[in-house]
Amino acid sequence: MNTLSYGLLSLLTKNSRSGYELMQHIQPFWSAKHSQIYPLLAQLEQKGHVAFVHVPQSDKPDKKVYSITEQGKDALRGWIAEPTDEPVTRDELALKVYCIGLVDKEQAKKMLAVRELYYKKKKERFNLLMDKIQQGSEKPLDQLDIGDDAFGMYVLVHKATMKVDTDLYWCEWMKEKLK
Amino acid sequence: MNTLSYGLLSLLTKNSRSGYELMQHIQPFWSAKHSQIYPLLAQLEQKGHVAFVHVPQSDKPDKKVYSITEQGKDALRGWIAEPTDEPVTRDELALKVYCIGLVDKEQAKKMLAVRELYYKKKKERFNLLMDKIQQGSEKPLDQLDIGDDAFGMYVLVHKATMKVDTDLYWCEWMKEKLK
DNA sequence: TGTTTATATGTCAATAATGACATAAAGGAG
DNA sequence: CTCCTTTATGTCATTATTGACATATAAACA
Repeated sequence: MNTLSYGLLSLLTKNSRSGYELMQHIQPFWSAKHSQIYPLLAQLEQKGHVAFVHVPQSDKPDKKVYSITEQGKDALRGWIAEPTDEPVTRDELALKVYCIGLVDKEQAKKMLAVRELYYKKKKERFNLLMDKIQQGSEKPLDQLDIGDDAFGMYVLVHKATMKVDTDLYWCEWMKEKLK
Repeated sequence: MNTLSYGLLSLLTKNSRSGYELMQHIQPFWSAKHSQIYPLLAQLEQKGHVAFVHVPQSDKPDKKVYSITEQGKDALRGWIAEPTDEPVTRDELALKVYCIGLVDKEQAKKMLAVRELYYKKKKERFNLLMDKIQQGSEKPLDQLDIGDDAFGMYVLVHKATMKVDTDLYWCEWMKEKLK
């Protein structure tokens, strides 16, 4: 089983979700298209790690809502115990910045402005996410501990927020450099 | 041509390098194995974007040293002008942390300690890199501008250092949370 | 003298991931 | 009533990436 399969199981420990919802919610942690997720869900179902029910909807098309099974949770615990792969980042902008001297300052500024906007939107999404986590929690977020359901999500969104702030700080610093 | 091909061309704008060296030096910005790089170099050579010479070595096996051609530089400029893909990060640890409540606090701490060590080693490598950039530059690094050869590398290593500091800060914060 | 490690280049099968194509239901805009 | 968007699920060809296999040189180490 690949990492994304375990990632889907991870999400399902908190909520039962459709493939479409899983695709949306896994994005901050692992980028994947629906064309990768649907076949994996079918595999997981065949192995007995998840089960699904058809859920009719009146306002939207019907969906298949998946839940994790006890067997799935066991698989998950086994995976967590294994050594963790190192993170992989691939950023086309970094490669472009490396040889930024090939183009003029104006083009460079424009390129970085586009990326800055991307980071700002990302930050906005994390802020909304954090609000949503707070709304679903009885405790104030900074009092959550490992036993609380929202703990994992909270600490990850906190990390993501810190990192995007760092990215934005770098963009500001770059604007000074390119002045 | 894929992004990695342009990445290889980007590196070659600064130095002529062998495939092996390219593999080592592109790691901080784009993770790739030699089995992906060698075929791409052969492609780039066929297209006339790079040229190579055989360089005999007495202390080590002989190597093929690639240089970017004018045609390759034109291709690069065209690529930089195109819209830039959004960055992709895939971090298995994030998926594990999401459902960290499945395992006990001790196992969670151990997992994060391994990652913290990884970040510390990474930071050390960036510090050494920054020293090396300074040694190769006449100006103090904070006075470099877009026209200087080392500018791109400098601003990228600066970014990477800031980000790994953020990661380490998060690790410290997590240790408090798991106390 | 044999073993391991780093350097160096390559191929190829398998896996991971994307992009294009396909279908369909429901809501909203015009 | 038609077009567009969002939700929803799926397949399939292509591309990207990895991991295994293969070979060779030279240094370091035992």
